[in-house]
Amino acid sequence: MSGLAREDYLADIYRLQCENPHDPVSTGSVADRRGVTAASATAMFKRLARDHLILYRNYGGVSLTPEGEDLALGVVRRHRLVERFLADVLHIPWQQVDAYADQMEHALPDEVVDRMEALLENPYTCPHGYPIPDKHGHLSQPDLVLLRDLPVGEQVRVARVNERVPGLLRYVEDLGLMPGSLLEVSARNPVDLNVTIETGGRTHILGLRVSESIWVERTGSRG
Amino acid sequence: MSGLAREDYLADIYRLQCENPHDPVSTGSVADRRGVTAASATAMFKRLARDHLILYRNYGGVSLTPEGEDLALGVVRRHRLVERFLADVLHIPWQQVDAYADQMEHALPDEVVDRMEALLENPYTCPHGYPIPDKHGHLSQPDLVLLRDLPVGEQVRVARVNERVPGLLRYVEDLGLMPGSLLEVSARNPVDLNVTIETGGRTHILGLRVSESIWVERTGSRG
DNA sequence: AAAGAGTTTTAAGCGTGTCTAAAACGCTTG
DNA sequence: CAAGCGTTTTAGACACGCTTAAAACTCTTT
Repeated sequence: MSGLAREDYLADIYRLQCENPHDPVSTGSVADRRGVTAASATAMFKRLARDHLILYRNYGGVSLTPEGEDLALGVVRRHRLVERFLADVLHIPWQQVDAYADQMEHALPDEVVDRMEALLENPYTCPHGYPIPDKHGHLSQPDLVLLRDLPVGEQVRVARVNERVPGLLRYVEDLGLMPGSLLEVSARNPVDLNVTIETGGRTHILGLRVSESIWVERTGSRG
Repeated sequence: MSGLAREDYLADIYRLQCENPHDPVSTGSVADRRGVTAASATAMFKRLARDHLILYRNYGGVSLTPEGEDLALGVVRRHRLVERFLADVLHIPWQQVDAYADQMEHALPDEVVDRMEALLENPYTCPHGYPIPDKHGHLSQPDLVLLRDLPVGEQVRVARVNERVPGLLRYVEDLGLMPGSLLEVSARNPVDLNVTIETGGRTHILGLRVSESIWVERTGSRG
């Protein structure tokens, strides 16, 4: 009845859709993300399509139906609220909260999630800066820019750090670049695509893998 | 690999064993508690026995092996800590925390449970008064007496309320008999087995179903 | 000791979720 | 355009966990 893994699939399809809004979501990408074989993903797609939660055409990838997206948003909401909770209330390091939230998100009664939200005073984002959908599935999408694309000389605030790049969270924490931190790009290297930033009185040189995994919010002030 | 329902069965076997330490635990009692058919319980017993978590003889009931008891105690620990957490931190009414904890207890990583325990400052009991096993499975068993068996005239403290008697928690709360409350038995009716108690300046008459579901702790003082 | 009642186990089946191995497909390349 | 490669789907299998219905067992009662 409940369908434990179904929601995981839906949430992962949702996230993949967000990362790449143009293409449909491929069987392989979902299988990779979930750590299962493509055959397993295909089997699940058939069940989800049968229940009208996704659109699925053979060899053609999948997309969420409105109903499926509702469910997916609910999972994402629980996931990100739990992350906030783990970080803010239980003081668990932000490198670990994603994995723990994955484990916990299905078992939480709605009332528990709602109470957590109230206790946290209705946070807008998870600890990594991703927005938390509200009860109705609405989420605010602020205007963010990839650090990779930021022009030199503008002071900005770190808004979001990709939580799924291995080792990045630890690195970002060491550099003092957690969401909320202020920084300014002082130089860009057009050959190797490194960017040089100033933050908290220190200078760092970031490679492309880092600068394309951090989103910033313009503050309107120049450094 | 993980085995979701297995732990539920083990914990229920453990609880039934505690309630009735002499007899082995019957198939039917486990099936009833879990809300499944006896056939399902039998099937699970075979799997648990195969994995050396219980001892099982056809038509002869089951008992936990040391290994199975370890696992069961871990589940009970998680369950009761989560109950405390839901009640004390999220302020969820104590009538509901048992059901919610049932739903949550399997999905919680050990570190999350440990942090909850620290946040709660290592509580001894769940909100209903049942002891919380420590990390190594040890639990303190204080000297408790059923209210049913308490002599007249002794002042005692409520220690434990059976959380699985329908409606009892609500009733006990209305009467002000939550764990920690002081009371004294002022009269016993030997015919209908009612007991009359004084608590918080009020008098109540409790039937057998209530008095055999509340444990008290002697305080050594007379009322 | 045989009968009957209640409990427990077996038997057969279903849905979920996973796997491996083989077949089908689709896209790029010679 | 055909070959080949990577992706996707099918086919067959398995473990878990549940069901119903029928058979087996145990225990009590006459």
